[in-house]
Formats: sequence, C-alpha cells, structure tokens
Amino acid sequence: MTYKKARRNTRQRQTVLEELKKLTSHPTAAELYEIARRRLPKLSLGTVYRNLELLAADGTIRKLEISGTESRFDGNRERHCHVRCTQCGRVDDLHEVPADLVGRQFQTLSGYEVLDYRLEFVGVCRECRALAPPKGDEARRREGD
Amino acid sequence: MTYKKARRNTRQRQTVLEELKKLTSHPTAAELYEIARRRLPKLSLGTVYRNLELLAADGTIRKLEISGTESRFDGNRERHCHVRCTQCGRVDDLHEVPADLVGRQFQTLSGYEVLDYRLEFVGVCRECRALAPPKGDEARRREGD
DNA sequence: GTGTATGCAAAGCCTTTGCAGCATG
DNA sequence: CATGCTGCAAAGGCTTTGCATACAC
Repeated sequence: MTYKKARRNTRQRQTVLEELKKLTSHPTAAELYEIARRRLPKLSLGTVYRNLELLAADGTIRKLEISGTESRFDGNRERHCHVRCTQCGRVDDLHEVPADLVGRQFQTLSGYEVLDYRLEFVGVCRECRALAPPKGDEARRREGD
Repeated sequence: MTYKKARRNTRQRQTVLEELKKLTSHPTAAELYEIARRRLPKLSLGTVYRNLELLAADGTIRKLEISGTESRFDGNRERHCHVRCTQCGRVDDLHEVPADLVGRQFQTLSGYEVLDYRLEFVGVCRECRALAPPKGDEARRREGD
C-alpha cells in the first residue's frame, strides 16, 4: 500500500545529511551547499535541494517553516522550537521551553484537526545586544503589540 | 530624531488597506491585487507590494511570517495566532487561544532578549476533512513527530 | 510646484525541473 | 545491469527595482 522507492545511499546524500547534523545552526540550502562542497567539490545545488526535500519528507530532518524567503533545515528531529534574532537573522534551538505545553491541549481549534504547531520566538541575541545599542536611529518602527 | 517621510494618501494605498481589512482571510499580495484591481483596474502588482511593505513597516498591518514561499498579510493588528490547513493552505485566525500564556513568561531565552513570538498551528480544516478521506493514497509521508 | 507614488517591465532571488550520463545495490 | 541519482543549465514563481510620468499636498 505504501510503496516506497528504493532509496540509494549516495555520497552526496550522506554528505549533506552528515554536515547538516553537525551543525546546530539551521542552514539554508545554499549554506549547506557551500559546506558540503568542501568535501564534494562537484556537488550541485540542485542535488542539495533534492536531498533536503527527500530527507525532510521521510522525517530524517526537518524543514523549518519560519520567517523569510529562504528555507532552513534542521538536523534535529526532536520536538523543539526556535528563537530568531531580528538583527543578524541567526536561528537557535530552544530545548528549555516546555513546548509540548502548547500543542497537547489543543486537539481541535476553529474546526481544525490540529496535527502540529510551530512556536517561534523573535528577539535579539546576546552578541547583537553586545554589539549594537538597544535601538537603531531609523526605521526601527515596532509593530503595534 | 525619528524623521518620517510625508506619507501620501493615495487611492491605491487606501484601496489596498481597505480591502485587506475587509478580509478575515490572510491574502497573498497577488490575491489582494486581484481584489483591489476590481476597484482600480490600472493598479499594478508592484504598487501592492510596495504599499503592503510600507503598511507593515509602520504597524498598520501585519506581515505573516509563516510557511511557504508567498507572503501573507493580515489587516488585524491584535495579538492572535493562526491555524493553517495542510490540505488547502488557508490560514485562519485564532482568538480563542490564550496565546499570551506563551509569550509573557519568557523574557529571556538562551541569552536572547525576547521581543515577540509566533505561534502557528497546523492541521486540517473542517472543509477539507469533509471533502477528503482522512488519508491520501500516495506521498502523504508524515514527519516523524 | 515639489517630491512622493504609480505603472510598467526588466531584473533578482530562491527553488524546481529536464535530460543525458553515472553509479549504487 | 536496471534505475535512482547527479550535474548542469534552463525555466519558474514570487518579489524588488529603475525610470519616466502622474498626482497628493
């Protein structure tokens, strides 16, 4: 019933996966491509995309669905959430937050059958707070809260 | 100190804003463009983008930072979160969830100064559950949870 | 009248895809 | 050795931008 194609273990796929798992950051496809290319100079971006998509499809990795135009990928499959820095754009993991607190109690919402949820915090990371004064001078217009 | 350029009240800007506020859905720029164009046939997509960006910058509307390639916009500035349907892609508001429960208690996380957060649920909406059998036959490979 | 905003179209990004050759199982 | 996978490059889809003109103030 659930046919799954034979999956081959190519060097490209292995490399992409290994390098992703090494990182605690959440690289974009392009970033991972640059890293993996150090091991496989002939690697192509298209291959990276194809493999990330495949690996995400079978749950080996996660495709983050957050902010911005570029997709980011996460080698850590455990349920956890993220903090993103508004200044530098980095994304960190948060294991300390009892995220399950949120999801478990809502099985149905507005008629939806809830399957999953995403909780993302937004703020300023330590480094950026150290570097920059708490507020810029120009278009740092805040959302209405 | 905070210089703001004189903002003009053009018919295009008004129309885009009014139409967005009428909708409880969270249209993409293209969707809103189609709607607004019924009132201003000569309106261009670029103008819609420019105005949505401006309006989001000063907090008049919100730019949703969720799932997918297309940006979606929200005319409702109040703190609330969303549910997205995995089948049809629609996004609904959730006022019933005590979302503040989440944000308020985390002022700092992993060294971040937390400014905001986004909580998005993912599931299947009522309509889609009615239309489709609970599971597809092919590539409905789920994430590992 | 001045300078912001518009319309149009081209250009920019990120991502996907077609195809012929390669390499895994 | 069959066929899934790769590299390459072209094509796609959404968004941004340059420029001359229009119009809000």
